[in-house]
Amino acid sequence: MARRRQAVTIKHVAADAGVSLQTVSRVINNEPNVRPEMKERVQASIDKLGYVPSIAAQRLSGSRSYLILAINDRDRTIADWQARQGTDWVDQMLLGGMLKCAEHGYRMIFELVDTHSDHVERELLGAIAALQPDGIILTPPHSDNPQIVSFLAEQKIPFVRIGSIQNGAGIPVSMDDEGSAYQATEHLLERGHRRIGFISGSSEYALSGWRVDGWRRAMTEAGLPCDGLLAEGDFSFASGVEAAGKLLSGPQRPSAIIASNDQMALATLEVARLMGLTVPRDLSLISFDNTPLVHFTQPPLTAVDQPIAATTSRAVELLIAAQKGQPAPKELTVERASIFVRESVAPLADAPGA
Amino acid sequence: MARRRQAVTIKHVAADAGVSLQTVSRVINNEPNVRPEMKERVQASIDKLGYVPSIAAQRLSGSRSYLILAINDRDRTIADWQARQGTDWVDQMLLGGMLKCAEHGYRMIFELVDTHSDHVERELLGAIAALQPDGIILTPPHSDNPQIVSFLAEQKIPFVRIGSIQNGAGIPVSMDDEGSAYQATEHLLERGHRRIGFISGSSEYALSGWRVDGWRRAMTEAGLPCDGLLAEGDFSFASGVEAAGKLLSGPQRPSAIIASNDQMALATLEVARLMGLTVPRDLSLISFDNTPLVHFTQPPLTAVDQPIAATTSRAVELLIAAQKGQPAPKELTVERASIFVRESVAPLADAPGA
DNA sequence: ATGAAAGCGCTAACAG
DNA sequence: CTGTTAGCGCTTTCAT
Repeated sequence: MARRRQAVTIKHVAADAGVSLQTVSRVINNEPNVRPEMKERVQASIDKLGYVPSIAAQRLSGSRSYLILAINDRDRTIADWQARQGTDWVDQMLLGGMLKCAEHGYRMIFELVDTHSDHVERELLGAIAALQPDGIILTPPHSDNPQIVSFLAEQKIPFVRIGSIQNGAGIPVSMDDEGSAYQATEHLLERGHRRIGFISGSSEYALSGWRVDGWRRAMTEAGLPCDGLLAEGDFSFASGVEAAGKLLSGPQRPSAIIASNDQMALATLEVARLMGLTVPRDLSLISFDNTPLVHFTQPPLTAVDQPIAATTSRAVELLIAAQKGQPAPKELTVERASIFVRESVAPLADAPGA
Repeated sequence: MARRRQAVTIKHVAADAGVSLQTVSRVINNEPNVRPEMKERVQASIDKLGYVPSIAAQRLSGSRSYLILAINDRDRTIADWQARQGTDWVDQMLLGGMLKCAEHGYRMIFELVDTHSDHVERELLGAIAALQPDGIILTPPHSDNPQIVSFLAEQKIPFVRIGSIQNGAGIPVSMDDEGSAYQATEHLLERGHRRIGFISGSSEYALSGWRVDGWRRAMTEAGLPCDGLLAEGDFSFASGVEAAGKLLSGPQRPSAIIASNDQMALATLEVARLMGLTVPRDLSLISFDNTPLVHFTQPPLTAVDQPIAATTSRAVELLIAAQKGQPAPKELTVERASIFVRESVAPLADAPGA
């Protein structure tokens, strides 16, 4: 293999501008103590020669790497990719993360890590030692994994925990799961629904619990019971079928259901259809995630939109701020979710007989 | 900012194993001239200390960076992400690319580059000089951009051009656009269709032309005329509406249409519906890309599946081989596309009156 | 088969 | 304000 070297290095620039390496370095890093005319002269040489600093060299000499590592769960991500169901979590992360990184001259590197592995730490260490990122973004279910969190804390690398509300090491950034479930429930209550079923997500994800909490709070505040209205799922279509079946075949079936993700909402739609129930006439339905498929179902689904791009963008900002030595915000950072209203919810008055 | 240093370096390992740095380096890189027992001893220290080489240091000292850069068109990619229509091109690239990279101890870095920019070269140089990747993957429409290709050739970095059939600098890897369009046309011909319309994609993409070529070849071989059966689109829904309108409102409307991507197929579906035509009874439809949405249309679309993951995986293999000094294959590398048969195609016998 | 020395491109620390 | 020196962690010579 040819030994590939940097074509233009700081040395060339220094020689061209007739200054020392250090001055060039100062200009690159926008440091003070450089006279404007000097700075201009150096910048001219940089432009002329097309010089770009090597992050390898920058990192090696103890400076920043300008790399932000975004870590996702390996199994789940690969499964989503292979299933080709249009889950666009990764795309939205890249959208929010890469653009914000680019604004600051950083780069986002996307990595997969296996949660279930007994050597998570080795995997993490591999990525960290090899890449030396300036910051790390953790996503569910990693964000609340104590093993991962404590390991990262030891490494002294700033990290954000997306989808977490726990304080502790790292900076938690929440997508307000409790609040959005509450909001979705309210949306139904306002339209006259009283028996509102809820299909929860995998208990491996802390956010699953918060969504249940939000629903329960809204129900309780409205003076309504929750008994028999909660069914457990695990985010899979199959679990959605089972959960929906349980809810819809009970003695007093709910007039509305909130599913903790789109796949389970899809399953609910299918179960309803098989039972001869028409959505939204006989059953109102709200889903979580708002992935592209909700446009194409019959009817299109009203859904809670997770602000993934905005959250990732925020995470990058927090990381870059931390890297500059600014303290993490004391308050939990929250990106509010919103409900996209489509056609799967009807007022209860429109129920059978109306 | 704290000056973060590598926790465990090659020095620590060398000291622990009681050997020279050099020997450790040889073990890491699997080089010859190390006695098995020596190798074992060093490996034991590596495992014990949890040592991982720093790519920054490796790269800086003239070795590999273990980084593969995958470059996509900025505008189009961002537009796809924002549109949230479930286009999973990026996901499939990551799926194929990241997994193959991981197999070989490489990492894939995903980058966006603006083709239309007058300083493409600066953008590319920025990424290359900063990251020093061992290989680059180009995707359409970059793959045949002479400016980009010649610039990369100068840099002496191995690169693959996905979706290209031209020889020249870099290694072309084709998804057989001509062949799959031919195949799709055949699929319809076999079912009795004679007037088969074709909606082309943006002429900015060379593959658009090849798809037209494939369709034309199949028609010609079957002794059928193509006149008035080709409509130009640009991959957008709007252009699909226009193209489908043109094809379907002519004097002799086609009994089948092939659209060069899913969005235009969706548009065709909509136009047909508005004209009172039922798919597939009155019009058969085949689309390209097979993005997730084709499952959800009414009816689900028969579609040509682009083997994006397989192609990216292959691209990574070729790059790693090139990096090892192996010559690029003399023949054009082709990953065959396949047709996913769903419900949007009917034999012509089933046409009106059947 | 192993080790020692030099240097990759850059920045931190210290001079002046 | 600017320059000099040392060294980051590793691989490449070149010895032995």
